[in-house]
Formats: sequence, C-alpha cells, structure tokens
Amino acid sequence: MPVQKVKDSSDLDAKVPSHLQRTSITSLTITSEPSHRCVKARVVHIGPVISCAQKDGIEMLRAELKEEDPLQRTAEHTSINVIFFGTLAKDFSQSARQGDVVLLADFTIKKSPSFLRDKLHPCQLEMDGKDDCVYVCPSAKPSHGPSSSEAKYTYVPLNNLKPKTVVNVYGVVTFFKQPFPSKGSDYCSTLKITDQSDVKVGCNIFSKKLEDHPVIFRVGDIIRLHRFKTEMFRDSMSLLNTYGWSTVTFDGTIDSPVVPHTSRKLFHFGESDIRTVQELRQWAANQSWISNDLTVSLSSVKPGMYFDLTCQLLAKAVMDSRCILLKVWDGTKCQHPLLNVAVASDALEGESTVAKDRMNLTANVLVYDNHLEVARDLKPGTFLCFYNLHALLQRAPDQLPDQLEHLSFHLHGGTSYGRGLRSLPAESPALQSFKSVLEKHVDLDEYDEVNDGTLLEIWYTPPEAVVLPNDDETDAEADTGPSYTVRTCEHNMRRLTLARVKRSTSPLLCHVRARVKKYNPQQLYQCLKLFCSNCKTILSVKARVKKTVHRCLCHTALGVQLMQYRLLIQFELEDQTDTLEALLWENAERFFHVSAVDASGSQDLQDKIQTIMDTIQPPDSSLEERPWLDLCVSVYTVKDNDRNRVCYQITNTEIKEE
DNA sequence: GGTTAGGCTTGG
Repeated sequence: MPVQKVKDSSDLDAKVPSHLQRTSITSLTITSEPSHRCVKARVVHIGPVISCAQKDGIEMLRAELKEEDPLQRTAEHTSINVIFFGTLAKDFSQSARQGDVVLLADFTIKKSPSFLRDKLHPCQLEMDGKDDCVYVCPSAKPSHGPSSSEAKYTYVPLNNLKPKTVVNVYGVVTFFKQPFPSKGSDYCSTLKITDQSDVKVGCNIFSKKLEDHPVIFRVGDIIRLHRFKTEMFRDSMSLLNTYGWSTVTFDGTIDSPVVPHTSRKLFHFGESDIRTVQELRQWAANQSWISNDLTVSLSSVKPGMYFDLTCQLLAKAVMDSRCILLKVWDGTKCQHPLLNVAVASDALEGESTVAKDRMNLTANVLVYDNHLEVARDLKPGTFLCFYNLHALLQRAPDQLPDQLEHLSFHLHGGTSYGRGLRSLPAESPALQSFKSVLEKHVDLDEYDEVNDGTLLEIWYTPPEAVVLPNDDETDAEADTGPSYTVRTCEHNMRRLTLARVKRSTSPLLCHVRARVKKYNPQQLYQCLKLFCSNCKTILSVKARVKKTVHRCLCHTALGVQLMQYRLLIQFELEDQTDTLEALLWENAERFFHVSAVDASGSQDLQDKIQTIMDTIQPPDSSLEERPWLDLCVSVYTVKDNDRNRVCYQITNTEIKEE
C-alpha cells in the first residue's frame, strides 16, 4: 500500500482501522506487540533515500517522528526513528515533508542502533511496505487550535505601537536572555525583537513558572506575543506581558517546518501564522544582524572569545557550592590544547571522557553562580547551548611556565550579554548540522568506553620495581591458613600489611596476604576489554560488536589498528590493617589460566572466570568466609593530569588449580 | 489586578 495523503489531521484519526489502538511513542518498548498498534506523530526530520549495501542494495529512508499527543509531550523518548524500506522509502520521500503529521500502522519494532548517539528512543520502527499503513497530513493544515472558526487576531507592526495599549505582535529575536530570577517574585525574560519596519522593541516577560517563558535558542528565532502592554521607557517603546498573555516561538531557519512551540495547551494557530513566520524568516535572512552569528565550534574558538557553543554533555561534577564542571564536546577538534579539570571519578556523573580528552575533543566548562540552577538538572547525553561562554587560556596545575597554556571555558555569573545555558531538544533544528558532525565519531560510540575513568589512566605496564628489603612490620596476625592463589615470582620477601604498602614509595614490588572486599566490574562479561597497544585505548566489548579494529587515536599515520582482547578487573583488597585498590591487568590471563581472546568467544571460559571469582568472593559471604590470597603486588606511578599518582597492580600470581 | 527589568562581559 503506497503512502496516502489526507487533508486534515482529524482525517488521520478517521483512517485508524478499528482493530488498531493508538499508542504513544513514549510507551513503545522492544516487547510491545506492534500488530494492534498505530502511532500518530509529527515528522521532524526526513533523511535521503539511500541504497543499503548490507541488504542487497535495497533502498531505505530514515525519518524522525515526534510525539503529537500533548499529554505525552513532556515525557521521555518522545521522538523515534522510522526506517522505510523499498518502494515505501521512495514513496515517503515524495509524499511527506518536515512538519507533516503522519499515521503509521503495521510497523515492526526493533532496537535502535543509534540510541546511544542520538538519544531519541531505545526502539525504532521499521516499515517494509508490504501491508504497511502510512497516512500523511501536510503541515499546511495546522493541527493545533480551532481549524474552522479562525479567530481574528490583529498584529501591530512594531513601528505602529502606541503607548499604554494592549497588543499582539510578531517579531524576530535580535537579543535574548534566558529566564533569570528577578529581584521580585518572578523569573524574568528579557528580549529585543524587530520586524520589517526595522524598529527594535525591548520586551520583558515576568512569570513565576519557568515553563511559561518563551523557549528561545538563538538570534533569528521568531516570537509571537499575545496581550502585551506597551509603555515608553527611555524614549523607546517597550512591551510587558499582561493578563491573559501568551507567547509562541518558531525556529528562524528558512524552509524549515513552521512548528509552534508553547507551553499553552490551547492556542490559536492558523494559515496566516505560517505565512507571517515565513515572511519574517525571509526578511531577517537579509539583515546584517542575523549573520552576526555568535555560534562557534570548538575547532574555531580563539582564546579570549565570548561565544555561543552548541554541544553535548558528556559528564558533570559539582566543584563547590558556586561552581559546576560540565565536560562537553561538539565533535570538532580544538586548535588549542584543552584544559582538563581533574575530578575524582566518584564525583563525576556520566561517561568517561578519557578517549575524547586524548583527541582534544573535550571542553571543560566551569559554570558559576546563578547558572547552577540550570546546570544542576542537566543529564549526561543532553544537548545544550551555552550563551556568552568565555574562552580563557589557563595554566594547568603544576604546569611549567614555558609550556603551552590550555584553553578553559567559563560561564561567568550574571546575565550580561545574554549569558546563560539551556538544554536543547534532540530534534531541535539548531542541532541538525551538529549531529552530522557527531556521526563521524561513530567509531568511538560503537563501544562503551570503560566507565571508570581511573582505570583508563593505568594502562601502563608497571616498570621494573625495587624489591623492598625485609621489614619488621610483617603481618603477624594474618591467618596462616591456605591461600587460594600462588605466587609465581622468585622474590624471597616477607609479607607486608596493606597499611605498610600504602605508606611505601614507588616503584616497589611486594608480597601481601589479603581478602577480596569487592571487585569491579560486578558483571564479569564487562571485564573483557579491547585494547589498542598503540594508543593505549581501552574499550569495553559489547556482546554484539565483533569489530576488533579501530581508528587509532594518537598515531593517525598508522591508520586502523587491530585491537587485542584483554581482561581487566579492579579489586578492593582488605586485611586487618587497611584496604587497597589493585588492578588485575597485565597478569590477568595467567591469573585465571584463561586467554582473553578465547574467553571472548566461549561461554565456558567466561563461566570459569565467574566460578573463580565466586570462590574468591562468594556471593553474600562475610569477610571471614572469604579465602586468603597470597599476592605479589607492583606499586608504580602514573601521570594523571600532570600529577603523579600511585597505582597498585597484581602481578606474578595465579589461581591454584586442583 | 501590576514589583521584578528596562541587554552591554571579565572572578573563580
């Protein structure tokens, strides 16, 4: 069945076959039974028809749909990808436009392979065209508000405003501040707008409710104001919201769908609004102030600059009561070395940025004072925009005076020059070009990076170590009972307590007797890693990823690198005196008598590792019930953000096999 | 039934 067009959104509802139940995008899961369901949603993006090499050259098209149900619009996962195959792809490409509302049924639900990257929806819909049902309602017929009885709203051009009147106006935003707390009881939005009359009018909006403030992403966005009061201020006309006020905003991009944004459940929106928005877009595109775009990518940022940055949040950490660190990237490489702000891994929320740090892709943004209110609620993965971000050269701690200074980013306190930040919805038109840049980094995303950034920094093979001479403070109290492990080294040393090991200086090789308090990762399949011996990148292996090559991160001339399977476990050891975190890395295969590459393909070998771990640390066991382990431990130092850091690694030790 | 802000940088 080809794609069918209908005239009105209500006609779509009439097309719903009686046996089908309308489902919200939000509630779709991989286990949803699709045969009785249909979705109605707005098309926010249509990709090109492409030929899919993996599927015998069949044509396919990706479209992005957004929830239309107003009750669901604030929920999570309101947007979803739909893949059309075969003739349906071509049909859809010819029949549907961005902004149209579509009704889909008889789709299949698959896991979305791009979810980690686009954060849209864990599932995607697939339609192969055989019996599928696709209805399209063009956006020229608005789906909001009364469609038949168009109420008459009069919009006053900005050069015709008279003082002390209540008016409706349309304008293009030339300046804006994100809502900020006023000294009174409300949040305040401050903007300046203009129209074809070229008169600029200041506008203040006061409301206690943040969600009622207009959502403005950039200069050039278009805003409609209803019931605003005019008043003279410093010889110019200005506008202030008054009883019954409302605002609706639109993206300013020419030829993008005219999609109204407002928190109001009911609002008027008709053909004339679409025309007005299109005319304002056309006019503004030729104005000099619109090309004065402050949006800059990391690749072109210069020291000292104030600029707007569209980016994605990778990780965050509270620094103190007046400062939050946001680690972000925009997929472009900065020309200046970027400052890395060191944070304890347990204070960091979000993914490890170590691989991106190494490629000079991670910008560390320090967000201060009044901006904390917004920054606090941001979740890693969110797309966001900083306004009036300040790029500053800074010396890293411990950095020598003759070394290159690093670029840091500060969102200073206050709202001067529109300083602020806000999250962007994943389908925002402001993000479309940005997302295509991120696509180029898909090779980074195909793997989960190791969650704990501290592990990544400790890939070094421990250096040749000093063997500590005999020491009086051996662990006399330690159980002299059997050990579950055996040391394979030939050092003849007495044991040290963990407390003594911690006080020692590196490099050092020593023997300890300890129990395992806990270990990471708890899900043992996650201990299997892919390791690039060239650039020292460690990647987690997802079960379905079979690729063992990657684009090497430090030596681009070497190109694609083969990665090796490795095992990596972090132990927390304990004896009577202290606890100690020690890695099992270089010695892991010998420790378990299992090769990592074999384990990658064998459930039996993975089970063997699990059995060993269950013996070392029986589930739900008390510390006393756990066996003692005789271990040889290497104490060594790594550079961690220009600081020396002492690490411990289990070496020369194997599990005893009966 | 109506204060707040009414753009205009810089510290950390």
